Amino acid sequence: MTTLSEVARLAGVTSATVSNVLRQRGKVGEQTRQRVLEAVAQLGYRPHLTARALAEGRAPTLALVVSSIANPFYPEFALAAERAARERGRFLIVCNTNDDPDTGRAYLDQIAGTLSDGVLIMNANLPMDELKKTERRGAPVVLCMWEKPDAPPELPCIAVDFYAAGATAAQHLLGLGHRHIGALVGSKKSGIHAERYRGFVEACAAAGVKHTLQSARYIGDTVEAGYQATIALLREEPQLTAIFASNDLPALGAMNAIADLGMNVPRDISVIGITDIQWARVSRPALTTVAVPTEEAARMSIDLLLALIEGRSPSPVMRVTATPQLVQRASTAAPRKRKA
Amino acid sequence: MTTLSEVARLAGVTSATVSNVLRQRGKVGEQTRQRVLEAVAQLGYRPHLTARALAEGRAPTLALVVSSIANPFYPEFALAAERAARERGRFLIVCNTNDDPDTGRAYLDQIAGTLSDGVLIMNANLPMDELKKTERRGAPVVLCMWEKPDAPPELPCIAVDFYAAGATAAQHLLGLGHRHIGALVGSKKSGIHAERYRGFVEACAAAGVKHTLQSARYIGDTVEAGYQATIALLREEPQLTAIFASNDLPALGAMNAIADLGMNVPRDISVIGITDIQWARVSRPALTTVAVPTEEAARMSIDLLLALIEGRSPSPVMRVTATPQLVQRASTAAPRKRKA
DNA sequence: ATGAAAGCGCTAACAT
DNA sequence: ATGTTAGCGCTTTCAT
Repeated sequence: MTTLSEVARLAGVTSATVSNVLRQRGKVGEQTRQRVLEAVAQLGYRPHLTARALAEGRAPTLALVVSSIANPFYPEFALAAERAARERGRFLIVCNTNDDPDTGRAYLDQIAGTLSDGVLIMNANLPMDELKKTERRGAPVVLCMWEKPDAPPELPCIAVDFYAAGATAAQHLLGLGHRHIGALVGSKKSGIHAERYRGFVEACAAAGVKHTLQSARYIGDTVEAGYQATIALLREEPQLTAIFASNDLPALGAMNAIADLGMNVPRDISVIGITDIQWARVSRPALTTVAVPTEEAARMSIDLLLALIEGRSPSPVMRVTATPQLVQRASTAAPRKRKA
Repeated sequence: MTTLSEVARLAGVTSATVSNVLRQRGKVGEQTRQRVLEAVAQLGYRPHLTARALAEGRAPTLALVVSSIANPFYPEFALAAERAARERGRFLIVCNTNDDPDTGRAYLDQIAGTLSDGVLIMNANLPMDELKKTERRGAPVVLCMWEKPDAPPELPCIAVDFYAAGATAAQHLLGLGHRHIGALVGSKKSGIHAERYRGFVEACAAAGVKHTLQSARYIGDTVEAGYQATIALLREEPQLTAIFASNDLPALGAMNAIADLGMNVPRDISVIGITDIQWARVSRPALTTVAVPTEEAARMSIDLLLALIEGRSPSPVMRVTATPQLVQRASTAAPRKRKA
């Protein structure tokens, strides 16, 4: 490992000068500058990022805490965040908690402020006070995907209007002529998908279509749960002509269930999801969904975190991404006339 | 930020003692130990990982260089590697190159040895000498998924017997009675999927079935490429009853193409892939594929890298994972009798 | 058993 | 324009 002083010695200057040359700071004579640059090249010198971080009092890394690998959306987001971080000159440490709060806590305790300058939180199933504690200790925290723009948390966040997403999904189905729509809510009643469902319900009501809780199922956010719930739902509510899922995964499960029931999507039943994960493009039929601006959310999260770190932003701020947009594919169509 | 010396002051000792207590090193009297522990708790002290890394001369992080986000296998592997790293007490920095060698080079130059103790390479499209250079500078490098167990590279690697994977896929199809099998090779002729194809071809030959290049297509490793190639292939070679794809993505594309051609998988055409990405379980029909031991490969990669870092292993070593195993799902079946 | 002190590789005043 | 010096927070001999 070549160090600064080795370069300095070779160039016949002191390490401070080398540092100045490398960081284009302070005044350095053109001649010495050249000599230093040569020495750097000759020795293949590369700054020791850890040492620099310690001296500067700031780390070159950011951390992203994600809850799980099971949902393919998280990796998609993680890679997007990594790219955004890199564009801002930072490295990204990925912290996968597998939905275990203890693991998340351990991560926060270990790296926030000691290895990473700040932390991105992606639905990590961590209690608010844990996060606020981290922030109080000096490491800014950003919630990457807050679901309620009208109820900001006490922490900086990037919000996505999921209420609108749910409403958009409902309007699409309603516009197609559906009047009996089942709902798959991929979380507990008070969980993070609640807003989406609320948007859906209220859009139905606004169109004069009453959606009853009977046609809704609170389930896990997985393909399998969507599958099972759909089987049960269609048995109990055979008049349904469409299914709204609060997320793409259960939507995909619904499509499989419908196929296995011997029916056709979208001819017999339409299906719509929310998010637009990569799978949505590949499924057959391709899934109609309301796309969340993933890239934008990742970029905004990184930018907000950096602003916080650099003291360019007050702490509890909320920034809202573009509104989720309908992506019409092949899983939705007008309901077909059914015999009563 | 509480520092060691603050804790020391509160406990009425020196920072060396605190350090000893925390790292269970050296001799410390039980009484002072207690006092130190109390001070640590009271102040909420957490070791500054960056400072520790500098002092110890070893970083708590490992880096993973991945080529792309487009293939969902990479994120799956990345999260698996992260988990394995964490189990070994290390943090994982993800470096996504988007398949750009320059980006990869930049990553290596910046963090190898200066922020991360070692580097994992996942098909990062980087030239060997670049990697060897990194290694020479003192940062161990491990190739996470080497395709040829019988031709070890000059770098430490975890090998997966993809030749066997190709052969297994072929044998499955052959066993079902297929005699006319098309092949989708998701890389250039000399690319990383070449071994898989070789395994496939030789297994066919061993069974007395000759597979000609006419029924093969070298394509990109994507769903779309698999789709297009399948359309073309089936038009030119209508006698085909099965399609072998060197990867799940093209296999999925093939299934979609066959469906769009008005045929049924597996009744009219069988499809098999390699890898067993998550999508394979969700597609309809569910994809029969030859599963690569992803978790194991990730774990072995991390372990090998750590062994290298700690000097517990000679440098050019190859470790081979368990052999890929057939996962039979619904996309393969016996060929149906066709009229000549 | 505990303390003093040097140093990891770098940055950033402050001198000269 | 360049050098000197004092850290950053921690670990680790080496004394005591």
